[in-house]
Amino acid sequence: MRKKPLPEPKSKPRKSNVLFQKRQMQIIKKATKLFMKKGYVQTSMREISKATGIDIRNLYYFIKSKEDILFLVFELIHRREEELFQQEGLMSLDDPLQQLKTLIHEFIYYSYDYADEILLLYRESKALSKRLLKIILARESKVVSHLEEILKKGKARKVFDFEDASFTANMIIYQLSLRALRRWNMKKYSKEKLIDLLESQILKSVMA
Amino acid sequence: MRKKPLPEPKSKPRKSNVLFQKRQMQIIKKATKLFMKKGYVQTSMREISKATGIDIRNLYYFIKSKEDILFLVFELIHRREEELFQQEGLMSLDDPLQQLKTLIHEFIYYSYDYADEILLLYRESKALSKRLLKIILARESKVVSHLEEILKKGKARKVFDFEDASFTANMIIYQLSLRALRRWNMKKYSKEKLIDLLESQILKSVMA
Amino acid sequence: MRKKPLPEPKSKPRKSNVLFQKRQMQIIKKATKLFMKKGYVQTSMREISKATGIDIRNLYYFIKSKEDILFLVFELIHRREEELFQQEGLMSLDDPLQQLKTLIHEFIYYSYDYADEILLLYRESKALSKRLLKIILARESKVVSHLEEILKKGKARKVFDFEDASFTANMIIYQLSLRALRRWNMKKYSKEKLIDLLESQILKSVMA
Amino acid sequence: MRKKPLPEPKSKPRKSNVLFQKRQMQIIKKATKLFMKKGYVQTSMREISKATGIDIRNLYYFIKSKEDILFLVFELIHRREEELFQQEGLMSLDDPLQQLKTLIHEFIYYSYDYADEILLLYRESKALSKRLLKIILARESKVVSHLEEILKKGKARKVFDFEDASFTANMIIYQLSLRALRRWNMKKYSKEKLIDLLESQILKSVMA
DNA sequence: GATGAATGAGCATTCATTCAT
DNA sequence: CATGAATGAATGCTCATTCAT
Repeated sequence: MRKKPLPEPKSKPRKSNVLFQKRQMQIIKKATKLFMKKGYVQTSMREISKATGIDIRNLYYFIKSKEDILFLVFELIHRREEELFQQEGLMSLDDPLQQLKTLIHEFIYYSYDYADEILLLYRESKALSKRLLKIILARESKVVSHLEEILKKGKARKVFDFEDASFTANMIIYQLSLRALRRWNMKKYSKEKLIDLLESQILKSVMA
Repeated sequence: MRKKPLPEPKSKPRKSNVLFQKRQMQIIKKATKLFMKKGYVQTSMREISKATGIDIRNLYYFIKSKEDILFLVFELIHRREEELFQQEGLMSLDDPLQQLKTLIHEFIYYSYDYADEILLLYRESKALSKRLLKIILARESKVVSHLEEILKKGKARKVFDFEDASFTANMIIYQLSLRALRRWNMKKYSKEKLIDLLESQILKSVMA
Repeated sequence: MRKKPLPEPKSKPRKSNVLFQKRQMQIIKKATKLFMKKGYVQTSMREISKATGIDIRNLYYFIKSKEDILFLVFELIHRREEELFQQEGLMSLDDPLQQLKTLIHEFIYYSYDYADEILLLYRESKALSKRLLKIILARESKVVSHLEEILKKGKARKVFDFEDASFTANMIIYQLSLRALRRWNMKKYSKEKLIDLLESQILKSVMA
Repeated sequence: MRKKPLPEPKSKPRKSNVLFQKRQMQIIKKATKLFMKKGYVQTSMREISKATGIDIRNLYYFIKSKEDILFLVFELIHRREEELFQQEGLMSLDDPLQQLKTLIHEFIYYSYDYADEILLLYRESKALSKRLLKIILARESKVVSHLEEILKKGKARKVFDFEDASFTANMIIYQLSLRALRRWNMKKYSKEKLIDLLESQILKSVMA
């Protein structure tokens, strides 16, 4: 509730980084669950303290502020999304169709397993201060532009057909979040069915 | 021979009042703006009071609770969406392609005017109690099923081609909310351009 | 919640007394029930309004204030208690033992039927302003002193034996309220059994 | 070989703290006075805060809620009452008459010192939630049954005479609260006089 | 690292009552 | 009698965060 500007972060990375980061991850994980269930604002530091078993005052030893936790949650999501592009030499593949198919496949499974986190990203990012929000949006854009490149290459080779690469890349990422954002209407589909439906929809809208 | 005239309007004599509803709408509109900017939880009744110029205690004359305001915001969305289907004899058109095109057109313009409200629907609906959330989700489903019917008819006539009507209807409604949910990346497109892009994307994914 | 001194009661006994008093009684009755269930302070004028079906603003047509209602409730109790002494020529009986027995009998039945009101008297009288509380306590003392007289006469005639008439009268009235004030432990006794127990207890402590 | 020492005092490391309990008692005592004067509901936490000198937010360090304070007040009463039975080997006395006399004596003095608290018990207990009320009533019953045992023993030995032990025990406890519940009429008696009157009254109603 | 204590700011909602029409 | 609107004053409780030991 404090309305005063945050004081400059004190440097206290005393801990040997291993343990320190382990604790941080523990906090992030528990906080993610709480944020999902109750929303970021409604989750109190006291609850995070209770869930992690770390005393609320010592919590501030590992994180700078409550907002910091949310930021770290989002960072983790993007780190994982980046990994999708990096792994299995996806970006080094030559065939754009193969690339797109692989990417969609990977992404679709990811977006299924991390629906909670994705929803969080859409639902709670406005809780961030402008400075941190900017960073998050930049990361998000970076993910989109990876996909954009693939699309452009495919269009050049007449494999894909669409008007605007950026728009299409955005739309695809967005479509992949369908389940996270419309859960209540997607419950009736099995995992396999939903993935299948999504995949064909997306491909159809891109293919030449 | 009755002694007293029927005390009929016992429960809510206010609902019928034009002025009353005007005030309510005023509250809803201002609250929507505040909810957009600060989020539902962070917007205080005091702020809504200040923004509407209605004293906070008299605010409770027109709305039951803060949650009630959010609910009314959502109700408004669905009322508008229902109107889209009802107006201009859309549902009485025979040609499903024409129907879909008209609908998309209408809906796109609507989603432009009500982008704030749509974003709120996705972002803040979890702030509702279970009871009210249920009502909102039911309304949402009703809108989707209108579209579903059109799609089914088109498929039967071999104009459209897709696997699952419900999924496709959901996806279309969802796609039409793209701008509301990903504003930051959609700012670069003009209104006309974006409408054009959306329209062709959606049609492509549905056409036989 | 108003802390300012109550303005002098405006005189508005416009109504033909019959209807006016009928309405008042209606308010008192419903209020008694609500006060019992929720306590005086926690019962709001809005609730009394709802329970009586009289609009909250018109309520003030029939009663001066919320405190006034409580006062009227208490007044009614004492009016009934006074009736006990007056009826059946009790006070004109000569034999004090007969008098006491009759009185206890009457009172015991009364205190059984009006346990709610008696409890209210003990529980909520402190909510009254000093001025009104004084009136109520005076009424209560008057009831006690009726009994006191009977006791004194009986002692003079060596039928009763006790040290202090006032104390004994007080104690008897108090004992008769046992059930009202200790309901939770008295539930196990039937009406007849409890009345019987009470009667013999009281008599035993007074008889010579 | 355990890595960490048993984290035993996990739940409430404060309860054991002497200072903590001292603060709690301070709150209870001041609150009792306020509750007496203004009633439980009308006493605000802000007033308790002011009376104790403990900031209102820190007040919640020592008590869970306002209701908790009332509960603790009641708990204190029963703790004291239990002590009456335990102390001076009262329960180990053989002679029931001696036991009763001692008990009445002790109890009367106690009820003098704790008149405020006793009145609160009768007047405000309905402010408790069902859960807490149940606990309080159970404690009260326990106290009564101690007395009941003494009475039964005395009856078996033909020292006492009465119909129902439970009823009589209840009545005695109730009679001992006379002064607390009817203060306004008891003011005229000195402490010694009142104790004397009460003692003989109660004994008379129990003796064979 | 645990712990006791503090602090500035705020929250949604209710209250009894009055007034003018 | 009904009704729309106002008003002054609270209410219990929580928040994130810091500090000193």
